[in-house]
Amino acid sequence: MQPRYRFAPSPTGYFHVGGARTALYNWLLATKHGGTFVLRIEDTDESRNQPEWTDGIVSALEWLGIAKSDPRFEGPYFQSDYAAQHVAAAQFLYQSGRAYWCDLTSEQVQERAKASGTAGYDGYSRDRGLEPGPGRVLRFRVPEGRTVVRDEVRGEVEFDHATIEDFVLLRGNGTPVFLLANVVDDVEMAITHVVRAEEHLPNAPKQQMLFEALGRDVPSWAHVPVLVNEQRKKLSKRRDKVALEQYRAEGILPDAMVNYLMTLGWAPQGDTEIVPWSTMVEQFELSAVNHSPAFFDVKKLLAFNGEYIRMMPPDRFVDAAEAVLRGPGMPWPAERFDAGRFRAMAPLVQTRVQTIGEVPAMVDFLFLADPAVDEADRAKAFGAEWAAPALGEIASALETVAWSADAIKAAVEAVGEARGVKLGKLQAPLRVAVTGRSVGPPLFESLEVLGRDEVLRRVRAALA
RNA sequence: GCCCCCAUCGUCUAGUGGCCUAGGACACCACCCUUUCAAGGUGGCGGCACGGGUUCGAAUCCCGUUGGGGGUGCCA
Repeated sequence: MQPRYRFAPSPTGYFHVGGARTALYNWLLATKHGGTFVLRIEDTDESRNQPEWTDGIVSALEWLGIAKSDPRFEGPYFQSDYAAQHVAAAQFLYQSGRAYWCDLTSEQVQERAKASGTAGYDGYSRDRGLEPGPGRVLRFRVPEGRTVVRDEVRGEVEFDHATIEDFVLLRGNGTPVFLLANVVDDVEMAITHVVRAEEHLPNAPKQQMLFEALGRDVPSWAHVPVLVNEQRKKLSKRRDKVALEQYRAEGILPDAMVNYLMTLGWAPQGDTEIVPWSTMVEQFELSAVNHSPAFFDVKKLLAFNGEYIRMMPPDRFVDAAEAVLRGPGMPWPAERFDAGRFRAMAPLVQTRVQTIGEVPAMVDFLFLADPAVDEADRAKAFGAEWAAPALGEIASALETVAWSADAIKAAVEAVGEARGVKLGKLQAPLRVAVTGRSVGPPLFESLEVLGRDEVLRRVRAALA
């Protein structure tokens, strides 16, 4: 039988990086084992559900390389479309004696628990033989005994039923809760492998009991560790940067994100963690996944991204960068962007950025009529007594020098030699005068690209 | 409180009883290269939480302690 994996996010308006990792695991496994990846949108909580959220999920998955058009991809299905099946399953459970109705409100349950000093529901209505009625919830009758969850990453995990209360299946308004809906959907969609985050581990025994009570095969379980922040807490939207879309907007490359996410809890063989997807598919297995939470380290993500940027063929880098440089939000008017200038500088920029988003700031002086000058940089560059006079001499030399990076460099060096100033220091005033900053891509190439007239204009303006 | 999971450098990990003087990556530091900054190269700093066992031999197996985390909803 072909394995069927599933990714079942609830729509939230952004795509969580933890969800991305879970999706990747499922996609990789489906690929590796010739199976199917089923996308199911768990939209049964009306309070957090907007139709457009689903588009966001699909496009985030596509960005990660999980394409809806791929034959291995199935869905999206919507949990809300299966409401009838959920209720039918609940009816079956009730009729077969595996579930019963209860008229206690959640407040009353809490009061009873408090009064008796115990936690959770105490089985108050187990044997009261209540009929269905308005406001009544259907609860699962947890049998005595124990459940062993066979987990592909953790091994066998045992739960004593005495610690599991009779949980709710149908709410007072008749709608199914996650525990039931999730299981019924997995049955409907013939899911064979459930790979999800560790926070679901406590749900596994309950759901396993449900599969069994429904007379269905229990899927293979795998609960992967959660992603945490520097405080070692589960990544949360409030405190942490968790939206995949945000990383995407900042210029993180999908391959880098995928590669980095895959190294959280797992590592490819050998001395490098930067490996192509095909290698990951080949080597990855759930039994090799770590059991402890992993810190989502943005710094390392950026390092990976830098690696991927440097690995890009130059043309692709140019394309990716141009998409940003031509886009909205640039500090120069669109018509001032000069593709030829950028293309000439691109290889020198490629080794100097960690994200595509850093490109504009690095080449802005090429397109700005008058680059803003960093005062601190200017003060430092022109602090020495020789600075202004030397720059004047450089300006004179640049008027006649052959206009190539090498020739410009030689001319500047000549000024330095005459004054006994090393090139490293000498270039500072020139750089600040032309680019506004003391750091940036190699200077002489920058000057060549900018052109003699503009360079001289800026240098004279700085000297004035 | 109760249930469950987990524990190797600061971080992500390799390691499945001898190959470990514990390897790599990110970060950090130094040096080299160098027109700034990067990139690249070389080197360095730094870890098996603790205590008991088991064994000829434990990072690796067992127990306990401590410390983290997750769950504990008529959310998913």
